[in-house]
Amino acid sequence: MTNPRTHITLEHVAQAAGVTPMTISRFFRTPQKVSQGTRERISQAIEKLGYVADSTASRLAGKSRPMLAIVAPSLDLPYVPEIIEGVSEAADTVNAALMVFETRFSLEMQEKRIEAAIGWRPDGIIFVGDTVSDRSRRQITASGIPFVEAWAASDTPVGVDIGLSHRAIAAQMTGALIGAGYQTVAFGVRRLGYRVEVERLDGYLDAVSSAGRTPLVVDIADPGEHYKAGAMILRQALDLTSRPDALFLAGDVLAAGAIFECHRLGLAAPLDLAICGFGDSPISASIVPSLTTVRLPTRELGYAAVGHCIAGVPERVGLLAPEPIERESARLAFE
Amino acid sequence: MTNPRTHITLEHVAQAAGVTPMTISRFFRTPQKVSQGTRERISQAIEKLGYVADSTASRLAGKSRPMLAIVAPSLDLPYVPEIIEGVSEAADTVNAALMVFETRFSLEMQEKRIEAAIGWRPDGIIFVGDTVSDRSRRQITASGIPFVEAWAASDTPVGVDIGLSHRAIAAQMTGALIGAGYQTVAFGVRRLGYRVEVERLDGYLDAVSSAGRTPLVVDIADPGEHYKAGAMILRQALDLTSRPDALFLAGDVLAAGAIFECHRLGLAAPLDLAICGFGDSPISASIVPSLTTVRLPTRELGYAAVGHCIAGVPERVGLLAPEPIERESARLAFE
DNA sequence: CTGTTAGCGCTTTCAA
DNA sequence: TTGAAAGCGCTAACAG
Repeated sequence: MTNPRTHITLEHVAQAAGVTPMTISRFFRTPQKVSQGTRERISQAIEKLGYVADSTASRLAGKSRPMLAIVAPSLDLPYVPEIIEGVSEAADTVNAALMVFETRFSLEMQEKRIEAAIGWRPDGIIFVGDTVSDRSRRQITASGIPFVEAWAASDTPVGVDIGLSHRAIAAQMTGALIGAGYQTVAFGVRRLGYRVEVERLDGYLDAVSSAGRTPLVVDIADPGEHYKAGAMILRQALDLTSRPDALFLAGDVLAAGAIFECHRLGLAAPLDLAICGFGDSPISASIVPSLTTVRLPTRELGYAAVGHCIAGVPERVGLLAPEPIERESARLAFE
Repeated sequence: MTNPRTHITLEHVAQAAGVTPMTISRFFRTPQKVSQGTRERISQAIEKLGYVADSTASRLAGKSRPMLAIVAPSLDLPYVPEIIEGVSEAADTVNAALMVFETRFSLEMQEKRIEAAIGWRPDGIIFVGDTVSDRSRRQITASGIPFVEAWAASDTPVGVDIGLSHRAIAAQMTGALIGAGYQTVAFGVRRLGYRVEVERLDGYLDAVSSAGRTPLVVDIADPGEHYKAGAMILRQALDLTSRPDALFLAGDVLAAGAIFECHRLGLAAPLDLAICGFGDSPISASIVPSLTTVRLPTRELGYAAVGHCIAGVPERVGLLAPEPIERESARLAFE
């Protein structure tokens, strides 16, 4: 609880303005039903006392101050803040507050965080995570809170699913690299234990096998920093028995790290090795050589998710389809 | 409000378990005071119904589920998610939930967001922003909620101030560049209208004038993407009448953008132009050439801030002093 | 070990 | 235009 001594409530404002608490409540809710004079006295009392209405009490009593919860693995990934930015932008249009719950890539934590989120009775839960446990599903259903999966498409969605098929996207990109003439396309992931990474890997495997090629995977479990992980993947890719002429990385920051490592080793992308990323992070357009990648509609996803939780969010026509972007680091060709 | 039809409360669980709501409350709060048998029945009822306790109601009634609010300009800055990560790490130790309010670099918004944050009655507000308005100050004081300024030190703090003097740090770094022998150190900022940028600029001006040099400032107001802004600053710096031999940028991502632009223009850092950043973002250690910069204790700041709001957060000995880091892109020398 | 009563700060409904 | 009564879902304090 907040400091009990200096805790201003409706009651205090009411006294200062010489009316009942009810009138103060009206002042906020339906000011036109409060007389001009009273309104002014109330307004002065509020400013003087520095009163701020208690949203939690309002909620309990029935008037819903909008609030959303977002459950995501960690802010230490380029796409999570991006999605949140989209959520926040949409939330602003209806003055919704935002809670953020991090799962830290653990399914156990994820279950706990979903439970915590439900406990705060948000108007919606926007979910950027892994498979939802049965226990969570029961709780979500029982709570009646809209639950939007906004990153990885689910086979068995709990609520609304506006997620992407990372598998299909990875397959498409792999195909585009093969189509561009690269003979040996290797794939690099940093497996954090989350489903999307596996999906991207599977997508790569799909495309490679359907092209009749041999898969070449560098799969590290390094929990460290992304750029360094990318460098590590690059070095391991160069050590593979059959040396690849293209390296497809499951993330743009990883790819940027790989490009930096190329500089360090005196290799030139794409001449010595083509490099392709995933996600179109801000760095990708600026790095030298600029990074071929696939743009994912992260912000749009976040924005759209809010519309499924709260009414009154202005619709926006945003492209929700992933968009391959050919830049300097690798060629791309589609059938 | 959440869906009224499927809205499970203590009452429902109590009925299902054949006890009073009070006993269910006890089950959560002080399970040892509930008999073994009852405990089991309750536990089953909870799981079966998917019941999750309402934290807002708990709070109102007196039992404080810990919750923190963080007010920051935007997640689209490298340091904000970093600070939040620190906050979140500390919050986890006491199971505190986190609300995030973005001000979008507007003082007007900032006032609104602070008010919104107070409305939710968090156990503390962690503030990463600009100057706090008088109105906000009144509200903060009246609310009795701990308010921690955790980024820019304030001359007139509202509550606890653990912020950094960006001015002093910028002055120190500028001095170190001059000390290393650079003749003409230019400064580049992307002014978003927030106080820290002005402070960093002032710090640069302090050091330059105390060294008897002429200041050379590139100050752009570009609202676009950070890497591109860095590139723009670099080009403008090269166009200055007296061409600098060192460029100090008010942020690492800007500096990285400047380095990329050097590559593009065929310039080599630090030979043609030394480049120095601010903040030690993850990219700085990996970019080629690696970036000389100053490390700011962002995560630690976030972590420490929580300790000022909630009791029971394990103390951590983290270095809270900024640390200049000399890498390849510029030499540094201190008196 | 379990229940009863009162009330957190606000809003709903009804009355004046 | 304003007020009084009741209650949101939960917990404190007391009783049994």
